[in-house]
Amino acid sequence: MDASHHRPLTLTERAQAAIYDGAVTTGFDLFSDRAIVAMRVDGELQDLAREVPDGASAEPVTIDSPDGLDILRHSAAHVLAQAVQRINPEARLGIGPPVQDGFYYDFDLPEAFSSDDLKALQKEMERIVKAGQRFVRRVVTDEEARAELADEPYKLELIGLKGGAEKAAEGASVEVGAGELTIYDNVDPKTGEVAWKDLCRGPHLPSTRLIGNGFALTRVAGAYWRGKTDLPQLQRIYGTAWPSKDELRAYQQRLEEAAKRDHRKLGRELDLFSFPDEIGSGLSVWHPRGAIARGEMEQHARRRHIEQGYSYVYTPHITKRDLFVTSNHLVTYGEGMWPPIHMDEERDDEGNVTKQGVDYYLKPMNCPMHILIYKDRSRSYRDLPLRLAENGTVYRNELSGALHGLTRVRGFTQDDAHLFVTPEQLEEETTKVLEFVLSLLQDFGLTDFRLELSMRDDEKEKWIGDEAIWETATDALRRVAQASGLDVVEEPGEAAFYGPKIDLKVTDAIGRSWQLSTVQLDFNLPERFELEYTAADGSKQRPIMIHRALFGSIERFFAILLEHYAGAFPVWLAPVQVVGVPVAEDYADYLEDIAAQLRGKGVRVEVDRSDERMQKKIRTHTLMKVPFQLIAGEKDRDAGSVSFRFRDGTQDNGVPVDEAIRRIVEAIETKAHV
RNA sequence: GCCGCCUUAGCUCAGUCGGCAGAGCGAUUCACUCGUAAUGAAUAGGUCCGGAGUUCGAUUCUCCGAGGCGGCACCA
Repeated sequence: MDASHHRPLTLTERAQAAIYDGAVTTGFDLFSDRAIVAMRVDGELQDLAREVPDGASAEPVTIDSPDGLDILRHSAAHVLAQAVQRINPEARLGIGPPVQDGFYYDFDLPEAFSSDDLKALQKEMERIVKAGQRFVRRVVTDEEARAELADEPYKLELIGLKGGAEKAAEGASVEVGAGELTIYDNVDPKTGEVAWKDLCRGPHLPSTRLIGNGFALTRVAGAYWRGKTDLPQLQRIYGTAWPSKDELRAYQQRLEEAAKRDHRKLGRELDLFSFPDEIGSGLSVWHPRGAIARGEMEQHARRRHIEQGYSYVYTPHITKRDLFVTSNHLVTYGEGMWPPIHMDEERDDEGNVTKQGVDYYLKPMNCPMHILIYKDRSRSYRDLPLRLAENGTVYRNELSGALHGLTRVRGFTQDDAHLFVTPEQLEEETTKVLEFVLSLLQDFGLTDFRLELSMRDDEKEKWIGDEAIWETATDALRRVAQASGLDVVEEPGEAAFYGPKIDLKVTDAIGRSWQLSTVQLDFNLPERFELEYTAADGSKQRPIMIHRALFGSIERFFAILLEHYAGAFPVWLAPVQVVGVPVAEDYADYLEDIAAQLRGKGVRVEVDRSDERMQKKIRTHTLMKVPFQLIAGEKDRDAGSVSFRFRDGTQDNGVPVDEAIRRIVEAIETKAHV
């Protein structure tokens, strides 16, 4: 339904809208459409059962609007909690807010929920939904709430935090708002009995019936109470809820589509990379087919960087401790670094140290190494901007639970660059970096971008450096971001400790958002390493550093592209670009001849001489997402032609060989996606 | 790291209420030589994740560990 049909009503129009002249007017009197589940009264979301004061403006909230969906999902969370407490009366309640596409509710109970429990809970929820319970709001004092919720220790804690609920935990504000405390009673419409109640700010649906058939419980997980690792872990049940069964089904299909594109699955199916247990968690090996695609990515990016005035450098994977003391990484990120390798220590027979050893660390960042290249000789303003780039492999000791395919690993390669600029060059250079980032990402077929400007935290401990410098830098970044014409979101408190940054987010083919590139200003490391350049007037000046990565992690970028294309890469990136499929063995040599010509033009081509029928070969190479299959039999050989079959099943038969070669080469050169 | 679930052939998965294990795909071989998504047959392939315990006997039960998955927390 279309919410725009419902213009805001004001109660001066009560005569037309209200049914009971002179009586109290509620949202139910104003809005009869069943798709309207709540209202905004003078901007505040409220239940339809609430009284609308004279002169107030009341806008309808439909179930399919963003607010309406949140209300639906939050009400579904209440139904879940009621179902849990019906089956397990000893379960204690945490919080249960709506989230993207669904809801969750946290419970404390001794035994873990099983997948069978989820089925039983879903059944119980269906019963509650069918009963058509009403959600009835009731204002209570703190004392009344404490008395009623004496058995719910987590709720009592939230009452104590009232007003500070936003800070108590993400989602906690749905339970207790800043104003008065309220409890929602779930009332059976037939008997008028209160079936269940929960501390809640609301609003809620008029009836559980509206949750209809569009909900499902999805999974169970552990979650720290109030998100804090030192507090107990509760059991969180996730669910999804939609206004209709069709929308639920569409959501489930989106999940299925995402699962099909999962880079871990495609990586195995397409023989691109793997994570051998023998090597260790979060450490990938690249098989020939994956290495070809990755290599094409790297080579293309490298060419473009050189065109843009970047100089490639190489640095080691390991370094003495002092470097990361100077850079402060050991202090700030020490926990995420791999433990040191202790070198060169010598001891006598009693075990006394006779020669002091040195600790070496795997590098978690390339920047200190690039700084040392800068520092190796004195620099002039004429050298700047100096742009040092490296595909530098770094190692971070990620917690085991954080690891995820290629997107969160313990060893990865940054397409890292550090730009050393004068303060006057900062804004122009940053602009160039941002334009370069966008242009290069577009080469890979990404088009939908958004920027986030991360600014420093209000708390002084979270950042270092001079406040005025932060201001200047942040203002410069803001101007650059706005000049790009992209959507810019400002994120206070999200900056790195050493400077503000612009992050670039990209939306993929199925609408998911990924963070890719980052451009970070750094006034701190030049200070710590005492970097200098000689200005035109002969004075010594301090350069500013710009850290930037386009892909962030090459491995992760590869994974994102793999999912974006669902494994069907553009021709230039495809591990195998052409496969020749002879109709019968006799025609293989004819195809080999064409393949040799293609190979001569740099095309990655194979001829399938396996002992299979051509139909099977076509199926195999289609599943392997090869962009061009060239088929030839008696007809094509006689005519000096070849027949194309594309990944989508379409075909183009009897194409003269020269033209076929021309078309393939052109598709590679233009980075076409066929 | 924490909570929960999982780990059987190269891959996807059955199975054994405790008696030394199976399918499909893939691989190999043979036959077939075929015009746009699976030709047929045969063969090979297993420390049932690792270790310890219980037991006459453990892939199965218990404990410990490793790895994976879903979340939480973390993410320079």
